[in-house]
Amino acid sequence: MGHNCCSKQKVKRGLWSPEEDEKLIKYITTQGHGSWSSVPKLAGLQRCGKSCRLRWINYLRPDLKRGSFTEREERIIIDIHRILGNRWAQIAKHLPGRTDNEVKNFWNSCIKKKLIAQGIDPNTHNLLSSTQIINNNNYSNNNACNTLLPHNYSPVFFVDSQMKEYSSSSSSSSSSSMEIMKSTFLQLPFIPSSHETNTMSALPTSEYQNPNFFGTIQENQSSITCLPISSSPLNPYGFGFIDENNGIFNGGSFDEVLIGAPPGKEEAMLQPKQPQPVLNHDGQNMNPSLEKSNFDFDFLESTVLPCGMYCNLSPIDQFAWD
DNA sequence: AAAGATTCCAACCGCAAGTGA
DNA sequence: CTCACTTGCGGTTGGAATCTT
Repeated sequence: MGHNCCSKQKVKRGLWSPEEDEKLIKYITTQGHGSWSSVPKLAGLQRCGKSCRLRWINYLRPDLKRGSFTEREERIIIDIHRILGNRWAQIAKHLPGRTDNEVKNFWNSCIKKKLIAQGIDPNTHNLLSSTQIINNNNYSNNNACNTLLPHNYSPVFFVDSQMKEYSSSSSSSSSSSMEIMKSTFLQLPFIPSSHETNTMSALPTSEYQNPNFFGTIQENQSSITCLPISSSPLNPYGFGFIDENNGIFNGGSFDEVLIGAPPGKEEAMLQPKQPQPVLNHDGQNMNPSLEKSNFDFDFLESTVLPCGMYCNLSPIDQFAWD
């Protein structure tokens, strides 16, 4: 059965030849694609418009980044996947020069296996039970993961107004600043923007390396209970949000997040000054010269956090912003 | 060296949402 | 509102490339 878009013409299928690529590149770079359905005819190609579009977007576009994914890209994919599930197009938007197809292929051929090898369910990002590890064909059932969760799990980390004190004076020795410095260093996994109204919680970057990630993290003599909260039906126990008005879990999916206080209240957005730390699998800073306390943040109103940036988040017991 | 098994990814398919007549 | 058409997305797959026996 042929495609709806090209059932009349005789169209070529399968791999593209260099000559076809050349024709498509020449046409789009000079004329733009306009309506994709008219591209093959105008470009002199025996293809359907859909095929032309796909070839251009996934392979011929000049702004594509080729080559292997970096570790940083891999980490970003995992972090965002934890939130969004298989929303490849959304994930790819956070990786300049990468396509949804490329991300999806990388996930299916590489990341998935890595996570399973680490005993992590690639669908839920929870730990697999021993039964699931032995027979991981069964792990896609979310109910099967319930047993992995603590009974009384609750939200964990939020950026709160104290961040301002911490950031505006890295040498501050005030008690609130010290308090925050004890908290775990976390990575923000995605690019937030302005329209979401939820606050954010976060889990350590090293979560998928850390078998105790549902437990307690020890750091600087302080311990922080680190528990997952709901983000989406696809990812019920992953990284996620709390609704700041009524405190319920946001069970829906989302693409973006606002860091800071709820709308109408003081809004502290932050951007890091260089350099950023590089954390190893255990969450330790790979560059010992970059102590956490030396990190300096500029707080700017309504700025966008760069993808994958690090910031120090303060654990708070409840989301009372006043 | 050769055959069989496995991996990987470019491209396909069907569906849903958007758009405009 | 319906209908036709386009665009974009995620799941799936064919077969080339690579690995294993």
